Amino acid sequence: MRMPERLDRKFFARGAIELAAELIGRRLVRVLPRGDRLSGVIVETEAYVGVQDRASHAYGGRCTPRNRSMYGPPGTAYVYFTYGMHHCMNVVCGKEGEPAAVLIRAAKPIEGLGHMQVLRGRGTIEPTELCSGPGKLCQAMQIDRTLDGIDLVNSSELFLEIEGEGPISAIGITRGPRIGLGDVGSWAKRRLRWYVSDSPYVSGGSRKRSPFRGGRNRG
DNA sequence: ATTTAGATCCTCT
DNA sequence: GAGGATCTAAATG
Repeated sequence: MRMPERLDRKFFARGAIELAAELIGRRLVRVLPRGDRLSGVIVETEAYVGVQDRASHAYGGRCTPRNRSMYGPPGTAYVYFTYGMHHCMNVVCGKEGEPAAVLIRAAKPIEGLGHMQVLRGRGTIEPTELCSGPGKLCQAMQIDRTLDGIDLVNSSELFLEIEGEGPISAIGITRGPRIGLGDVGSWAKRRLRWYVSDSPYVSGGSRKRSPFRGGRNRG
């Protein structure tokens, strides 16, 4: 029985646009302090391409205590706190010193669903709702700022594996504009979000409305 | 189905 | 002192 292969430094050492597409279908793994393993297949990402990106925390080359991780080597985790209650997790990419990252927005839970339910903690939650948004995903996988700046290539508490559900063909992935941005001019319109077409595990803003029964998408 | 308001606190100006 | 890479519950058509 072989260990699943992890994504290495070289995998992360490229532009955010390329990486955002490549992370779809990979497995995000979180090992809790007590050893419990939680994981999910990434189904939605957003690219924050660099200092020229007005929606990026590193726009204009800003470097602050908060976004310092974005300037680290590719494969660094950038975890920040927002809206007074939520965390968001990014994978830093490109060259060290040049801030670019991919926001992990949603995942299909694979391991530790029971534990995720407890961590999300609002009664019974559908599997499709456990990690269907950046804040939800971090809550379900207990990702917070203590993990900011860690190295996803070598960490034993948070990392990425090659195997998810196998390669997803380009035709199975939809591109669209990013979500929740402020006044960022033309950057708001650029299609820098990727998600698995028709997946019920993506965030609300990406969900395709069903022509039938007005119901939710399945499986 | 869609809209709304409120929660809530860290970060930067 | 303002606002944010969000989420939920409640209200409304």
